[in-house]
Amino acid sequence: MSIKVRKNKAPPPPDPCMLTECMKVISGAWAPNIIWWLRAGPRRFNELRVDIPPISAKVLSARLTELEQRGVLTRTVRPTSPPSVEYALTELGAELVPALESLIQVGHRLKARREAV
Amino acid sequence: MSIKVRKNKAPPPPDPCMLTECMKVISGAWAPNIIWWLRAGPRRFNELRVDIPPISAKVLSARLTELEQRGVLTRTVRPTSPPSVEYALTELGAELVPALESLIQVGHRLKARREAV
DNA sequence: CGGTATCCTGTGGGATACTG
DNA sequence: CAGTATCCCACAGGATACCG
Repeated sequence: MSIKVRKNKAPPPPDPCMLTECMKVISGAWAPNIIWWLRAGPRRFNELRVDIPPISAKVLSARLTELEQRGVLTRTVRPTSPPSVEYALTELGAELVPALESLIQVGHRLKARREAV
Repeated sequence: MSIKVRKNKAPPPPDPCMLTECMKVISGAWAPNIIWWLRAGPRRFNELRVDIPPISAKVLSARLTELEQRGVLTRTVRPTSPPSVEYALTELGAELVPALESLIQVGHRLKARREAV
């Protein structure tokens, strides 16, 4: 008798506001890129600057700081000369990578679909 | 002999700019929420307005239009009275849901970790 | 009901210059 | 090398009003 599958009241909302909260982790234009480029291992500040299209030092710095505070990555200063700073994903940060890969997969196909039309 | 795992040249960059491109699909503060609330089935405009915290009609409208153009969701006008418009995820759009779930999982744990400290 | 139009603000991000 | 400081802009998003 259930002709209407959709309940008018609401669809299962396991965690509405949490989503917004979680999305902040990869918010901004560059955060996902940073995570992406760190997925193969630690990178240094200027390496990331070169890796990632044209990201300004200011923004890269800001995003790295933010991601560090969120527990996505670690910052390690190595007392060499000249100074060297390595950024690496934490365990939890690394778990974001598969999700990003999924998004990329779908994104690719969405794009292909749009261009096919 | 490979003591250093990290290559100084670059980590595997399968698709650097594509990431940015793909992230646009879920960019903005609300796009993920919209996808999220549609994952259980079609919803109408005002239902989404109520579902999603305090999103303004303008922004909801803008995001829906954008997501429709990107092929993430469909818009269906039903000639009832009063008029009724249903939004639903496309097949590809639905594939974004698992990725969002992953992000939420990690986000939760990141948050728990921060609060534990 | 399902939007659009207008106005306004916050902030992410770019450019450039400078520092330890 | 690894940033910080300053200035400036574009645009996502909120509030309110109005429309078919």
